[in-house]
Amino acid sequence: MGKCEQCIVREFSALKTLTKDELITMSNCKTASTIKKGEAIFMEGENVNGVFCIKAGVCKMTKLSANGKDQIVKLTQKGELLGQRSLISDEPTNLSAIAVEDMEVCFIPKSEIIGFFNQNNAFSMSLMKSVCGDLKDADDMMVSLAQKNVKERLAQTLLYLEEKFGLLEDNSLRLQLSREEIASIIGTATESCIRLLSEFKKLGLIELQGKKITILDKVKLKRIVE
Amino acid sequence: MGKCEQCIVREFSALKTLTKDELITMSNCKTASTIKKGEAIFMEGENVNGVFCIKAGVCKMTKLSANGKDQIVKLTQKGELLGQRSLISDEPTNLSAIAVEDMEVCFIPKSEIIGFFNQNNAFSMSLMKSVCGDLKDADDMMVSLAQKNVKERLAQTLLYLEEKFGLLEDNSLRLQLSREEIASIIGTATESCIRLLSEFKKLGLIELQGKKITILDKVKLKRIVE
DNA sequence: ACTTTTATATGACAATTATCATATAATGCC
DNA sequence: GGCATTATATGATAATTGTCATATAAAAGT
Repeated sequence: MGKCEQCIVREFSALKTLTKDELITMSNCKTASTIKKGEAIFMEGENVNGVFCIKAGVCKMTKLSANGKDQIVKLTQKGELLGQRSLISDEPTNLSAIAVEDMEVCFIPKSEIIGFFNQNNAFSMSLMKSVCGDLKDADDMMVSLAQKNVKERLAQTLLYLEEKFGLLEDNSLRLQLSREEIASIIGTATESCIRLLSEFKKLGLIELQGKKITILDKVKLKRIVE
Repeated sequence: MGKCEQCIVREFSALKTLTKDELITMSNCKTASTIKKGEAIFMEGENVNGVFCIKAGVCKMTKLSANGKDQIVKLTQKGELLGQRSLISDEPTNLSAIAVEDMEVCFIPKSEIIGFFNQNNAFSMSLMKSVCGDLKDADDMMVSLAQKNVKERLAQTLLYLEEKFGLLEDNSLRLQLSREEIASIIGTATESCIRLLSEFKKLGLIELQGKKITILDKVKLKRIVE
């Protein structure tokens, strides 16, 4: 099994502040696993009892609404940790984590993380900063959902997907989501999402080929977002 | 000036985990002040350089949207701390804090809080739990904004205002907000908010007298929220 | 390869929500 | 107390968005 000391992925999360000794301890208690696209890492309401460190792949953090639809609250990728909030709050998780690509993750038990939190100030501060970053993103998202219309939010989301996940060699968005998933980020009906994508295509802002989306005019998209 | 050791308000925040000595230290460096209704404690983009502990009154945490409207992201009251997130992230604050009632607050400098964070594990854990609670609330809010319609969100907000801030002797909501402020919580136009309040009144769900709102039928309101 | 299922696309229409106009009530100010 | 300003209320209308129906394309299973 891979060793945490040699895993570059940890550099992207609070785990970067762990000492060599702590990394070795962690290596000995972690569990690596593979998650296929569409499978859940954990479901809303479960007790997670640790955190997952994403080594590869992307997952969606969703929450079930009263109307039966899932809302995507966050997309998480390589290097990020899952389940920090519920671990700290000592509660069942409030979100489901579902792979949108094949993933490799490592599970680190709660006792370990709490130990690091109490003995390593750099780690606790770094973990805290990560949660604070999530909170800031959530604030921004709330304002968008409350004040922007669907067209503006779609344009914003396309730009966000490019910024966070980058492009393939053919310049299309690297992360390929279904229309339903895109709709579930911006909080609209799938049909409305499809319709607006078609409109953006007609306006020459994007190109569509199956799940592939290519941004053609970033400037105009930004102008739509305002 | 009042002493933190004797201030009951601290029992409602992470400050409850401070030792007697730490409280005395804090007492000596804090600054108390009074904020009139409508005044800002701090504005989005400012460097706050500490946290505010609310001794009395309620404030709204708002964020300016691109369309020029303010979105209320959170209502904060007695016992809660303001500015924790930006202090930890070491960034200018992303929200404005504006009094919706006359307030009394105490300012505690950043250096003090960071000191407690590093020397007192119970405090750092408690502060972390508080931010995690905010994040969970933000997730819930996002799902509501994305998946519920305005009527459902208004019903939910009225029930929330009763739950968090309670009632006056005459059974009306203790926290009196303007129609514009309520609209700015649920993310809609002021006119739409007013219209739906009138509708709720016609349906016998609430009673309106100026800014006073009295919930008459909690069961039906809950049914609207789903 | 063919069938079944699911995803994407689009039309038609209904429901929701925003905007603008205007009226009235409430509040603050000299 | 009277005037100015602001908040609340409601109508009329337009814009946005959701829902249902249906068609086609793509993917998955046998």
